[in-house]
Amino acid sequence: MANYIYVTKDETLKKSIEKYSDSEVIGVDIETMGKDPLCPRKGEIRLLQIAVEKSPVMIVDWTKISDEGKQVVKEFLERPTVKVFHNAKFDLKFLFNEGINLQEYIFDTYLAAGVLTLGRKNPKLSLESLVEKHLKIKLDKEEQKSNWARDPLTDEQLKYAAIDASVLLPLRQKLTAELENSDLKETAKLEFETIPAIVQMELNGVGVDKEKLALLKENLQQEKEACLDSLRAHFPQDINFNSPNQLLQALGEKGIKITSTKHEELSQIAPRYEEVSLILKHKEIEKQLQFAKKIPECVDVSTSKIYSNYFQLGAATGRLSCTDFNLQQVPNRREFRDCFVPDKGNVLVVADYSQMQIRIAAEISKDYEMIEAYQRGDDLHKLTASLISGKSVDEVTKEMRTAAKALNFGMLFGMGAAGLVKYAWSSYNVKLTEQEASEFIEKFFKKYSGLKHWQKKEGRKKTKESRTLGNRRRLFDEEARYTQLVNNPIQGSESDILKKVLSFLPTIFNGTSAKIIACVHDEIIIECEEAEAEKIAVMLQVAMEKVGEKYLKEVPVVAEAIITTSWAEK
DNA sequence: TCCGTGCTCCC
DNA sequence: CAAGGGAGCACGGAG
Repeated sequence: MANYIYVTKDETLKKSIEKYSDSEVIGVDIETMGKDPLCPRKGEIRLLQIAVEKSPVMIVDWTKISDEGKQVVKEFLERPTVKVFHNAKFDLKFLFNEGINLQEYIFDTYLAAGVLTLGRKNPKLSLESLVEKHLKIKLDKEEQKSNWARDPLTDEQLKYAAIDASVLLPLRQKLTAELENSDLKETAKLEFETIPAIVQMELNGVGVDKEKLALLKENLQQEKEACLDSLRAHFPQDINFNSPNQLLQALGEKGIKITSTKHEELSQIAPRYEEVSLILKHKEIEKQLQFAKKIPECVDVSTSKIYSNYFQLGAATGRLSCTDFNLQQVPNRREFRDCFVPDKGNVLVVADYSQMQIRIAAEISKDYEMIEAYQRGDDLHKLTASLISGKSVDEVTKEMRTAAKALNFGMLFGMGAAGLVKYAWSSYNVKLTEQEASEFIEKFFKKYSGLKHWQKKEGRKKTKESRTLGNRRRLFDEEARYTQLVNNPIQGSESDILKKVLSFLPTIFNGTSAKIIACVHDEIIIECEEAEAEKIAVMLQVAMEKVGEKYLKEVPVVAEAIITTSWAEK
């Protein structure tokens, strides 16, 4: 189907590549081999395929050409022509390890299709599915699993490699047209421009202090044993405390009737039953122990770093998700965060936005009171606390502020009174009656009536899609729920802003020691040389605020950056 | 071995 | 009227 030329010699490479140099758009793909062909630290490139219009695909055998030949390819790829990949992140990581650093002019068919289908249950974003859907071509992916280290490669392998690259250009055309139709070109562009930052982040990894972690695990294991000893006095039978079923039954036999063993429910009756307190303690330790065991398993022994995997469109709202290891769910306790550290001589710059979601809600809803409050530089949590208590801002206690915080965030999700009671208790240890919650909500919306009106207007829409400030679209399989319509523009806009910041960082930090190492929704973590930290902290904070203000016209944006020797703030 | 359920960690 | 978005563990039943 697709013609190709198989290049194994420098001379052929130089001659052939000239013919491809007029093209303004090229399709690029690689095949990898080695210990772990999917991991850029353990695998290596075997083939690099380049596809252009109306010419055979050029297949470069990376193991056969010299460093000089690779230099020719590097110069060719680093020219300002559009490079079309499918899941560019993968290829860019391998290419970066070969000294080829592609930062611009990237089109990713995987992300483009993802942007078009964001929110859908089964988006089917594999090259195979996309090619079948958009080009009506059936790809045979059998060779993908073949041995790419063999020599010589078979004709089938070369043909497979050629076809994979050859479909990229026509696929891009179809996807571009769809992006245009759906008014999603800007969103797709943002996604493409975010790739280099994600590539850097994944390649850099996050340092882990294994000794500290081992100590933490040791302590937790001892605590668990002690806890189990106490529990056995209450439960002589052989019971697995990790089994909700067994737990429910054992408690039932003691006359403790509950419908679920979740923390929320157990904590209600814990003051009355010592065994319930112990079960809660056990749950807490067990959860932490899970992390303390899991983290070291994910650390690369040769570098003492964790290399996580980020999905740019992991969440329906546009947020990143993170796996293997999921850095976005590390317990927010000093003992754990202290285990994430920079290399010797380096420090971390940890930056996050201040109350970004509420600011976005204020901007989108045009709520007068909120906008005014932020423009004055007020503490919105305190302000809300004063509002619901009827006291002046100066009289607001820490506890009142915490309760107001729950209210402020809860209202962004479109919570009702019952929801707020649960949320305030489980997240902030604030005990409310449903009556109190109702009154708070009423007072809240009386004050912030602009937000209320926006929520009613937005949430009542009978629609299957929702857009963000960056015009990102989220699709719903069914008609969207009120709470989703109220929340998606806020969470989604926040992710637009974060991605915009990420997209600038490789350029901004070019020539400095700064390395992006992690990103947790409204937080960016940079590792850099200690001597540069002050400068980099300012650069990052300014970038975050500047970008934020491009999206938020009326509400000021505040970002904070601190310099620290571990993820736990000092 | 796979997968749904229940639960808990994060923002 | 209205709890948003994730990942991942252990369990326990199905295959």
